[in-house]
Amino acid sequence: MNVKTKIEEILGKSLKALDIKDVDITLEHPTDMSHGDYATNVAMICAKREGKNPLKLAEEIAEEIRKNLDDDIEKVEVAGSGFINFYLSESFFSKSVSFIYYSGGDFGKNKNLENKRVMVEYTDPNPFKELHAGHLMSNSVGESISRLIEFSGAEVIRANYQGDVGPHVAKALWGMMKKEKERPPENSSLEEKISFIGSAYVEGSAAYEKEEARKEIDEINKAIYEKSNPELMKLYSWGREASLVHFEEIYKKLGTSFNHYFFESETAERGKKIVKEGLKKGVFERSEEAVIFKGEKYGLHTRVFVTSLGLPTYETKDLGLNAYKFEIESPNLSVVVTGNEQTEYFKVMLKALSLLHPEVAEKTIHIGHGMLTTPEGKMSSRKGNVMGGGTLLDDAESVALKKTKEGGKFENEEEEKKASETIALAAIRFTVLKQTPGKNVVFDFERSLSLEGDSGPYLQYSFTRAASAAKRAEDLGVKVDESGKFFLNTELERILYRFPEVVERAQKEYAPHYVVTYLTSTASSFNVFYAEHKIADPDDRSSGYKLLLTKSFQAVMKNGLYILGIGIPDKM
RNA sequence: CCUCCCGUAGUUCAAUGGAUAGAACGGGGGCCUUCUAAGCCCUAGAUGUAGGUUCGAUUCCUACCGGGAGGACCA
Repeated sequence: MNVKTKIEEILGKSLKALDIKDVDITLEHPTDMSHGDYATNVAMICAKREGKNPLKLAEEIAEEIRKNLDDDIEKVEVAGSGFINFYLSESFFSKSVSFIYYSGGDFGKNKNLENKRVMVEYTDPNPFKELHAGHLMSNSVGESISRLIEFSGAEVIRANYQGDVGPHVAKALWGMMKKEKERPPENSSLEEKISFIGSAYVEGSAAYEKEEARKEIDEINKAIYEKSNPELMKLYSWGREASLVHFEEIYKKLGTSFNHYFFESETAERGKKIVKEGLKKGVFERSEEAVIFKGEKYGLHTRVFVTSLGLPTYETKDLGLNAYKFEIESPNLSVVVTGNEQTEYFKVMLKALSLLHPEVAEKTIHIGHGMLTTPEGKMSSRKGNVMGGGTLLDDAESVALKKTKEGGKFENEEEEKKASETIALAAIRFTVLKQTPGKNVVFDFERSLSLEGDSGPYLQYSFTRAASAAKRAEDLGVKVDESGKFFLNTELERILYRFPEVVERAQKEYAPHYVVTYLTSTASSFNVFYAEHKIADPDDRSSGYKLLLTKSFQAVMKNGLYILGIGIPDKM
């Protein structure tokens, strides 16, 4: 049993003994460690109801608690305006450090979702459009949420939904046909092909806005759904293939791999079937030749599911997709990660789905991550001012490589490059994951690629230092010592055991930033410890304990960084 | 016009209704003959405005101001 549960039980028992009922027990870590390791505010909450002075009541509760203490708790004190503070004992901390060392890669895991299957959909780029920096956000958030769910014992099915039909494709194809002469030949590089498709999309998109080609593009759109024009389909296949290969290259760099790729071309028919069913049941209605869902009945807004031309919109395809997921995998939970510009939309779609397939809708949740904005404002692929995902990765890599070269830790250039890639990805992932999900991320290139201060590289560097010190100690013959005799009373020793609590909370709230915040302060604690104590010192009797502590720190860091999708370079 | 999200140091972000609102960058000042200075230590600096609920509000409620997103044939 973990110490938090233990304290909760003791507290519950004490309250019962004093005949205080119906209180939610909240245990928190005081911001300031001098106030103890856990604190509760029950006395302040109950004081009025019990007709007592909060301080006096706190003292009464504390007195009752003291009757039930065990070795893990050093003392219980009343402080402030009525907080009851718990101070954990040296023996607890010593034990926890050893426990972490032995748990290794399992430390931080829990069984909250044991035997469950969870599908997580994320990244979702669209063929014929560039995979931009925003998709990197979706990928970072989705991958981290997936790993948090895995840490809770569930099996995760990673899904990626790619829009290979629809107006955006028609716009790109229209542009490609216009510029057919400029189309790069088959033997040209992938970059050239992607760049050609990208500029064709921008052109088609602009033409559509000005109405000059609207009709042509609408026809192309329809023709793609119907696969009616073989010449067009040839061009379509060419572009689709190039896009997908390009995406795959990026996924590889990101270290994510998907179990399922869904395409809009395969969800449209399923969706139309559901809409048809909904029309019969009165969930949908016809209006001006289109099929719509009146969201106003439920405090939402109206959306079009089938256009007046008879084409399914994203709404319909999404109905099909979400139902399809349950058909093929029957997960216990389906999580969809997208930008929060889709949050309101998703509510409408899900409401409609809940009226037809409640069993699917109930198990489907949407997580909206913030939008990526530059200091100048939102990026838009229609305006052609987006930051490409691949470009962003490359730029980050060159910054990291420069720094790595300056460090001169590597002799082999290939290893140097590999480490730089790991560091660059860490910088990006950290920037995206450090803040509360749902809030926009202002992407300042200089700052995000900075490798100093609170950053991904800072975490990696702390780990690397620890590894190097541990190796040095072992080379000098120091052996791990878990006698528990050398407690140093550092912040590091007091913070490591909290990791599983952080993981649990981050998973429950789908909020990886708790892990980021925790790892940052843990790394900071380690760096302070590192500055004040020499780890590799065979003449010091406590060296074995310091080695143990260092290794426990590494275990926490390694597991935490894994959850964030951040790898660890060999050297920095 | 309507709906949703967000306003915290100069900047980018934290803070399950609690204790002295935490970090980082940037500014100022220190620390490498000792395990990696991508580090550590010291220092200055913030809750948009006005009310309300509460023993206690950055957090909850109301209004206003400011920013973002969405709002019938886009995704």
